[in-house]
Amino acid sequence: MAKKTTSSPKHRNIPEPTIARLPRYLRSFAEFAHNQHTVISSKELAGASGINPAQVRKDLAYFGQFGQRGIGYDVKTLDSKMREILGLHKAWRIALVGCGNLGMALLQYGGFAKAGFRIEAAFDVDPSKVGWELEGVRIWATPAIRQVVREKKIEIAIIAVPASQAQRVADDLVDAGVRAIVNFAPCVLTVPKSVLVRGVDLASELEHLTYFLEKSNRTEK
Amino acid sequence: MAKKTTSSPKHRNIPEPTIARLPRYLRSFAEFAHNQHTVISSKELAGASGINPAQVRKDLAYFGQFGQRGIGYDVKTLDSKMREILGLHKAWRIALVGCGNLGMALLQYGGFAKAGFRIEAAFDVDPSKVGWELEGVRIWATPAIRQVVREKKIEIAIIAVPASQAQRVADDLVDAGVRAIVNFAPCVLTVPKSVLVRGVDLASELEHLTYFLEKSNRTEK
DNA sequence: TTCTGTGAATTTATTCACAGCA
DNA sequence: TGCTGTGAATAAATTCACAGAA
Repeated sequence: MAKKTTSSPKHRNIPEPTIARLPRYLRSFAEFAHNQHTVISSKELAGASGINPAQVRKDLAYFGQFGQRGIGYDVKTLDSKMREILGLHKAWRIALVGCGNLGMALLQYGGFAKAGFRIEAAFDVDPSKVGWELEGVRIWATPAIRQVVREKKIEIAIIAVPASQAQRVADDLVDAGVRAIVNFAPCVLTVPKSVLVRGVDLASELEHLTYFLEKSNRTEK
Repeated sequence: MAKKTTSSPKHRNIPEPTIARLPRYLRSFAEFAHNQHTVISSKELAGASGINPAQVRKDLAYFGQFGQRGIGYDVKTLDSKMREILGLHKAWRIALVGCGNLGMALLQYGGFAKAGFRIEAAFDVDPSKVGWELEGVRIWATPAIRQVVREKKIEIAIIAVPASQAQRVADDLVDAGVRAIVNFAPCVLTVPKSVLVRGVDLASELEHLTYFLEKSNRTEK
């Protein structure tokens, strides 16, 4: 029986939850490497990321056979493989739209740089901010999005503007050729399905918690 | 046949993904109410939040029968019910630990206030920041966490310190009686299971996107 | 008729449990 | 022996499809 064409180690497609866990594994590798571990078992990795060991093994096995039976996984190899899988071997070109409090924080936030991401251009509607340079990043006027994003070949955009303006900004970004968006505005964006969107709603994280706190208050009574 | 004891409209417990969607519905209600809609159907709500209509109905039905067959849901009623379910009818006492770039942004971030959350106290290790007041919120020294959190009866904490310090901060918070934590540090926190933790890793959102971008680059070739 | 509420069917994800290799 | 890789079993979430109320 002929095998189906397969470009990746596993031809079936990877479950979303698995992809969402990869960055967590990556953090764990850094931690283990820092503590001079050269090898980790699925059990250790599971412990460090609060996940079932079988789940860890299955997640990793989607991408190839990285482990050694009886031994475990080589931390360095796994770290390198995982970076490759997540596409972190190249420097992605990122833009930030909205330099309010949140935008400013994201611009200065060390976590992006540490993970290897660099913001190439920032945008804001406020004329008093335009022209400034912060953390080596020039702030442009929002109407310049189409031109600048296209010129700089920006691939990923972070939206940190009020919800009322988010869709318009997204339209411009898409028009300028952006391929993915992280949206911090609390609204759903409509974009062509070739463009990827991930929404991050900070307030909803708190609401998720208050749901459980409220529930435990109720059942306690 | 005797009915099983049931405190909530539905006695089975609510799926996690359902809870995660509730805040999204809440945003939609606000939007529909703003556009003078008094009634919405599951289809409209689904369209606005990018979810299957049957899913919307099932989600809402976990909490009671809020709709009218043939008509739809009353926006105001649903909004109010949803706020009650999420525990948003009371003002939760929140603390912020870490007033670096991200912490400062969260302190000033309008989204929390808009959702009805208010930060009562902030903490930082930097002595030059201690004593300042920002957005009406006093910044305390980090070692004061135990005392201030206890005195102010803080229930929820937001951690925005470097990963290396996050666990220590979490220990202090737990010790001071905090019941839930939103953790922005890219690490897993160990806390008693009575304490709720939600991790938000901003870099991992980007990594999630680069995974798909990288993959589409590969398959395009 | 329209649209909700919900069992049943389906799809998807997690966990188990063990064969196979170092 | 110890630990991976993975089919099989289980659990969970989503979607279908339709009965029932306005």
